[in-house]
Amino acid sequence: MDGEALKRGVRAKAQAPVSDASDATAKFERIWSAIAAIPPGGVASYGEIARRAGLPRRARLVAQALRAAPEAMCLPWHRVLRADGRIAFTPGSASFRRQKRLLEGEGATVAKNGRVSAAAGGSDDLDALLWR
DNA sequence: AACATGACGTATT
DNA sequence: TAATACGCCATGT
Repeated sequence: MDGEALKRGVRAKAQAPVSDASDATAKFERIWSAIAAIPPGGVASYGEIARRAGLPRRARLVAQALRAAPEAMCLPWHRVLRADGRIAFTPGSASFRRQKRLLEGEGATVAKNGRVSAAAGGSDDLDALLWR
């Protein structure tokens, strides 16, 4: 291949959309995996999930992945909270109440203002600590 | 192509 | 602790 062809190739690559549909799906799958890894009774922030998925500073993408997640996947979406430890939904909304109920069902404590504490007692692993 | 939106995060006051 | 402002990133208009 001559230099011109090489240049064209590089340019074409640079102009090509970096994220086509399959790439987006790949990102979502990494995010979904990270969420699935949250142990019962534990919680994690959007930012943490993003980092764990290898996508630092993409907390908002995590939110999108959650919306797009099929119900059949049965992800522990309720264990994902905002960085301040509160439920991301509008307080009082149907989704908010659903999430609160799921968390309490796992032993987590949900304060009136929406602040969540992971279930006490759980495992002693250092890994688990990262999630609490 | 500019602008608005969102299940977000961090720094500042 | 709370309110505000600004940054960030993908999407939809």
